[in-house]
Amino acid sequence: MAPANFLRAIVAEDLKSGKHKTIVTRFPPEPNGYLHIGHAKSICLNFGLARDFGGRCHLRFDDTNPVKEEVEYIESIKESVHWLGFGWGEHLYYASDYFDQLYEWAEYLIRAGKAYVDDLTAADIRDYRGTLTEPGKESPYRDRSIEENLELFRRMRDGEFPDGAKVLRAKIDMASPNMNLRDPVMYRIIHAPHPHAGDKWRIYPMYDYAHGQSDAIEGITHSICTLEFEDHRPLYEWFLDNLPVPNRPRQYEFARLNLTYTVMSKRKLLQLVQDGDVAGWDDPRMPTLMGLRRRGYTPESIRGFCERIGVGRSDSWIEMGLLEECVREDLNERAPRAMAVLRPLKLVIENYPTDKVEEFDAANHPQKPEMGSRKIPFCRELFIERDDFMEEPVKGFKRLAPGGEVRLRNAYIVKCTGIEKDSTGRVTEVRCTYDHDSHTGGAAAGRKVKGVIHWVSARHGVGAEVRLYDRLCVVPNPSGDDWKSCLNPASAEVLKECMVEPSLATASAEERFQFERQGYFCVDLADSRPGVPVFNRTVTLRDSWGGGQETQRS
RNA sequence: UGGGGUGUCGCCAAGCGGUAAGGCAACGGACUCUGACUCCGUCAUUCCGAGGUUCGAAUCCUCGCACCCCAGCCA
Repeated sequence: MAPANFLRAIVAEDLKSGKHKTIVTRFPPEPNGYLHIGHAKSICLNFGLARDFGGRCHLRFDDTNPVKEEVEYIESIKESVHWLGFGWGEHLYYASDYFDQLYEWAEYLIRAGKAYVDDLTAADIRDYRGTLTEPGKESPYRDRSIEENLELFRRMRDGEFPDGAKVLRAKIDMASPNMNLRDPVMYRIIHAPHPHAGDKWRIYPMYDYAHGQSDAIEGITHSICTLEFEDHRPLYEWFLDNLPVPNRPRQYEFARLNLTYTVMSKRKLLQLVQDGDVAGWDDPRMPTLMGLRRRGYTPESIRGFCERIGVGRSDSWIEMGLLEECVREDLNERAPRAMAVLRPLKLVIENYPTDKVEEFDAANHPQKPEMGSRKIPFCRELFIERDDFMEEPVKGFKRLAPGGEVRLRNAYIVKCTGIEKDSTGRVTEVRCTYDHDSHTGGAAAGRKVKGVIHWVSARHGVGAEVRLYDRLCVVPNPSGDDWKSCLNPASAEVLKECMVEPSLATASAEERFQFERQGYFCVDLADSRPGVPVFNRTVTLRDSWGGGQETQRS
């Protein structure tokens, strides 16, 4: 059960006092983009509340603006919510399914003298609205007769006017200090088909008019949204007060999630997709749920993250490092270990028989014997990580260097006896001798050497592509018009010459592994093929050794 | 300058008049055939500031200050 927060307290109290016998929440995305980690916070909150308090949570598409919404988004949203681990059962709804009722209620308000058709242009409406410090002016069309309003509104509905020609407005108070109450627009004319409602409508309701009434229709008890809608609450309540709605939902607001080193607004994410800065909404660098999934994040780790960050009302920025820590924590428990060499450097064991091949057992998890083990072939020629060898080792380097010894993980201790270089001075091969009795379980197995490195048999290894992903942005809080200049040019590095242990050849899509000493990797959902696997780096392992050049992160 | 909010450790976050939880980060140390994991220890005499009430205040009152949101026919 999630930790306590003010919303859980409110729900608990409402149940205890008998205000509600059961609670109903809802997750109301607009299908104008893919869901991101910020939505996960809302999903976990709304579905979590329903689950923990024996209520239910609806999935409702807030589809009131057909020019921005698409069927593709509707489908991706459903998939993302399911993937995250939540279900809505029979409770899948669309605000557009309430358009008839909403229309009837609009006429109801007109008849009550509380709504009118306005002919002012968008620009005029803006001018008449006044400013933050000055009251607005009433529209010259504000006092049309009920009959005229009714007729005009029906003609709007029937498509007799072009886009923008007229709007239906609630008649509230043009002098209200709350801008939302200065005769808000309820309906606008849009001659466009709707992804769910089809071509039935020429007029579409605004969010403020549709949302609360949809909540009321569905019997929502706690309508939870983000802080920027706080000013809308008086309007939300005005509609409920003035319409014959069947239920009285209550709106509560919480602080939206902000994450460092990425961008979160749908507008920016859409721009990244459209401008080709990323490969799509599910690019592993995107903070979208589909992106995180492809990156290798587990639903469990994201849920855990949402529990850890809590729910409050103060603006906050969560460190990306916390999200990363959450996947590590989950994957450390469940990801089998494997050896993979990302930047191969050949290593030849001079005193090892040329044709000999041995197989060593390697535990799939050092702390979990129940996860079993696998055989790893070993021979005279291996590949080791280029970074694990230094001709002139820096202070503190525990890996291989001329004359030094190192343990080959799950195998022998080797001693470097020499190197070979090409004409440019680049090391092309490392020569070693091995200690025959030092293999795991051998007579000298207990001998201590300061370093342990991973390796893959040159004869048995399998070629693989590995994509190293890093943070999307290079600054914690990218903002302003030049936010794109904060994009990390090294957020994706593709390595095509990697060598992985044979057992990885047939790994299936979305299988996750820890490549020992490197990080957690996930078989790419779209591009991996049997025999030619493609791995995405989810997150690196923690590295308490700076290696000389420490990257500052938070 | 109108209205609505928020201010507790680097980042989150408990606390609701009885004398500052927890997580992440950081820093020491132990362990280690992953420089991983795990483990042990350190980490707010102080709660945006200043007054006041009280035996006692992060919690109540007053006055300030800072930051966020609102002038879409977006949500």
